[in-house]
Amino acid sequence: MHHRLAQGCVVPLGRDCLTCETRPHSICAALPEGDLLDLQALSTSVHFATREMLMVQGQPAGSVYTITCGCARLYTLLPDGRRQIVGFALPGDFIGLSLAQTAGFSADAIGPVVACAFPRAGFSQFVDARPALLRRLHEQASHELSLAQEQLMLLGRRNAQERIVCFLLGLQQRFARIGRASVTVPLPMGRQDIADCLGLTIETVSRTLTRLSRERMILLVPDGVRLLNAERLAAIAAG
Amino acid sequence: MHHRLAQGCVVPLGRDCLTCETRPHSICAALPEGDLLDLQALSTSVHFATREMLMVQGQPAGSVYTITCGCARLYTLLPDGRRQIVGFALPGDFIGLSLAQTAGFSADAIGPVVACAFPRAGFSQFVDARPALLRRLHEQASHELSLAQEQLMLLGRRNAQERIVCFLLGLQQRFARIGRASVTVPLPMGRQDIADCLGLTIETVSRTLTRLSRERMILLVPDGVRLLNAERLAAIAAG
DNA sequence: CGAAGAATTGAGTCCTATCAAATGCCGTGG
DNA sequence: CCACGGCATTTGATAGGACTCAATTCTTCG
Repeated sequence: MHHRLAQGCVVPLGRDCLTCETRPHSICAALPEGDLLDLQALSTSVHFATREMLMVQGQPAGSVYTITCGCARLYTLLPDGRRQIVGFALPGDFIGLSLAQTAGFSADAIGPVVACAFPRAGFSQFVDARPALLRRLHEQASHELSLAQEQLMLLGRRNAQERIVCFLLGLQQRFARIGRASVTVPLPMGRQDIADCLGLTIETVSRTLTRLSRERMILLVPDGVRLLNAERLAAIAAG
Repeated sequence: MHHRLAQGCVVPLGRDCLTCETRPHSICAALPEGDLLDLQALSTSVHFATREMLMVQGQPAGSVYTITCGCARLYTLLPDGRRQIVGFALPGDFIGLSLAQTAGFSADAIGPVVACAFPRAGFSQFVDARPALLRRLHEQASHELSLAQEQLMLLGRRNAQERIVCFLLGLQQRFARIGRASVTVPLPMGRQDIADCLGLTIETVSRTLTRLSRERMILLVPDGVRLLNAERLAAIAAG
């Protein structure tokens, strides 16, 4: 376990909230133009290298982030090393919704990540002065809560095949919502990450994917999956 | 599956937010006295009989609730009948944090329940005019989110014994926070409910409880458990 | 007291984990 | 260019924990 505890490298080049491509998918969509510029003044653009930590469970969170590019994994660890990935953050996703001082989970970069960073304290104050943004944060948190509850059903009551299929369809939907709709779903994370997200082992993930592949429901492609039989997949996910 | 779809029976007797015993543990604690009275004007006290539904997954939620007395179970169902309990609501707990029009889960009363009901629309407006309350709701939602993430770890990475022990210790803590601290933890829910919360079967729950009992870590009492060996239990829960 | 539901206990099976090995992938350097 | 090393992934064989099915015991309550 080797944290690179760096804070990423600040890259303040040509950022402009007004023309930001991820804005419509982010919490910033809740802000009028004027406030947007105020928020921009608070923000810095940061790059994270692969495996670099965005935040560490239990430690004070200096910043909150909106992911701009790449994919981060959010996870919790047990003292004995067991890991549960509680989510993957894609472009547009906000990390640090709770605004709590100490982070409830760890987060690191799966590959190179670019994010919009806000100092937590300053952002919190900013929010307090803008109920509309707070409302948006709350809606976002509520949405995450409902996703987490779906995940509880997945982990508590679904078998390996269902978990994998739900995972793939869920990812597809998320990519669709940020304008990357496709039958080919990118899998920026490794098999072990998928396993730790779905409460399985890497072997079971691999076997299940190859079985789905043999049965012509999916096609495994480099760093992704093509969904071949949407109907059957949806039927499996429905339960 | 027989919903009693009734809305509970309204009992407007002698309610008074100012002297409300659950107020310090509820979201109402965020309100100054004046607002509290305004909120009281919105609220009605309702009783729910055992098994009566507070809300139904996917249906418009007419009201949001603060539980005053008793225990409700929140759950989601799969079309084939598999059930996952996503939480138990104890006195002071708020149901409907998301303020969304349609409920993300179903909720029903485990035993007789008394709740403070607010019409959803009116409550939502009320909140919009009071950022401090919104902030409280958001903190509450963030807290629930972090609990849900702990539960993900529990369901994804812990074995049956650990799940049971975490469940018992978690319940104990919750009772403690509402002024009912004790080594004897009430279990208002049945074994099947515990199973559906922990992603186990009723048989596994029963067997695990009796094993813990045989090993003198707990003592099974009617409608509850006495925690005998807090140290060993904590060690198991820590992982 | 007796019936109905809840909980416990028992026996056997299955799904997923575990342990182990082989294969594939990719960047590096000879 | 190709061989090599390291890592990720796949595949195989076996074991184990929780599930399933079934029966018994315990509670509750009319």
